[in-house]
Amino acid sequence: MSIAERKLKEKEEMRTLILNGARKVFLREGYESASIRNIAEEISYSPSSIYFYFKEKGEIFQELHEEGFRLLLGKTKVLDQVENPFERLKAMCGVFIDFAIHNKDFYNLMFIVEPPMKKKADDEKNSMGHQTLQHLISVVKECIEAGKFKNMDAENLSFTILSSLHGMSALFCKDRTSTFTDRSSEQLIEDGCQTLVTMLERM
Amino acid sequence: MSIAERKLKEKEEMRTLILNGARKVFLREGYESASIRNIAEEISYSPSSIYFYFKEKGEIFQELHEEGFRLLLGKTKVLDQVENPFERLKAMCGVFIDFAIHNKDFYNLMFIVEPPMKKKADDEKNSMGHQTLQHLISVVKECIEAGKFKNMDAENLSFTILSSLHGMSALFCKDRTSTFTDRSSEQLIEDGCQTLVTMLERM
DNA sequence: TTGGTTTCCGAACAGTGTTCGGTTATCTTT
DNA sequence: AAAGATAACCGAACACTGTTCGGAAACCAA
Repeated sequence: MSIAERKLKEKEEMRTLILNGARKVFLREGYESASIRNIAEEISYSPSSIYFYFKEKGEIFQELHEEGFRLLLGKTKVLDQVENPFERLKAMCGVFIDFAIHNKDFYNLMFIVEPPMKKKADDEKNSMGHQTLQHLISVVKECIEAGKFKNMDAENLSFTILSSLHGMSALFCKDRTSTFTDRSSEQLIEDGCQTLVTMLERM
Repeated sequence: MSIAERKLKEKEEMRTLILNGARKVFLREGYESASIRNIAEEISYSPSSIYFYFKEKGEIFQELHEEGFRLLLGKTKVLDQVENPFERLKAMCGVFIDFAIHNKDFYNLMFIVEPPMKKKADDEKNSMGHQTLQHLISVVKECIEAGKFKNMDAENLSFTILSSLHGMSALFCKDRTSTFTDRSSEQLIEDGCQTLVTMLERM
């Protein structure tokens, strides 16, 4: 099975070659503006060759989508060492905002852009996005068990927290923060995150 | 000047005719998928005729963008009657979420889609979006003057509140709420809004 | 009626995602 | 090693997009 294995490996290598080129173009141009022809040129292959390895543009997108979530999940998983759940939660908020600030383009791809994904509800449950969320909910639950957030529903609170973080990040990524003040976008969003944390502390 | 006036009026009528067709197509298909040719067909004109009244696709978008904000601003302005500023703020949160739920497509156009707007910072200050925001900030300021939200910066808090509302609405509009629970999206977002209000009350 | 604008349309340009037929190159079997 | 089968790749094409341009109508002033 050595030959078949090598073949499979080569096919996998070609896929990652395409994905590397695609990542460059996607993050540079955004989802809509990035074209298959651009990606093909980036890796010096013909456009139609890409279709030998990916069914459609959306499939390439999905892979990068997952990659982004793996990146984020990795950064939040580090915080598992923090034993106080509320401290961990606060740190996670910071990590999330930091991720959005420093990976603007990835954030766009992960949370804002919506390509025509065919198989939606199917593997939604197993996706990285779902895992990330579940991780947040579990931390909030820990907080509640530790006596924090009295009389509040864990899922509701998780949704509200994540929404808040996402809202700030989304406004940041789309440069919609200029209407606020003369502060820099980075400053504004970090102050916003701090305000959210303050609110959570007072609960 | 009667003839020139009539001419001007006719031109204006043609613009609104286009805008009406465009609204239909934009809200049905979304910004990217809506094409000039579709809009042209909707109103039985040739695609190039549209370019006689609008410089580009983005300009048509901008008009609808403004229209959406006028709609939202109208709904929040009604609440000026509520004299208690904190009650007014809470009601505004509800109105905002309700607007997002019942005007999903408009919300998309107003807050999420970003077309290639050429003249950005220019009239940003005068736009409806800016007005809506200023309205929110002023209400928060009133709350602070009335003794609520001690030791908090009005702009920071406004940004955080709006971000939270926007985050929920954005997730709702992009159907990203399914990963949460088995509740309906509407239920989830309304519970989320209620949670936010509870948090504000406890401040 | 003539001449000049204003309004409109058809055709075209350059770009997009995607498909298809054919051409290489590689591997399997004889 | 030769012949056939399969895999990998590419060029051309299809149907679509936003936008531009030249010319044809329609309208209006003289």
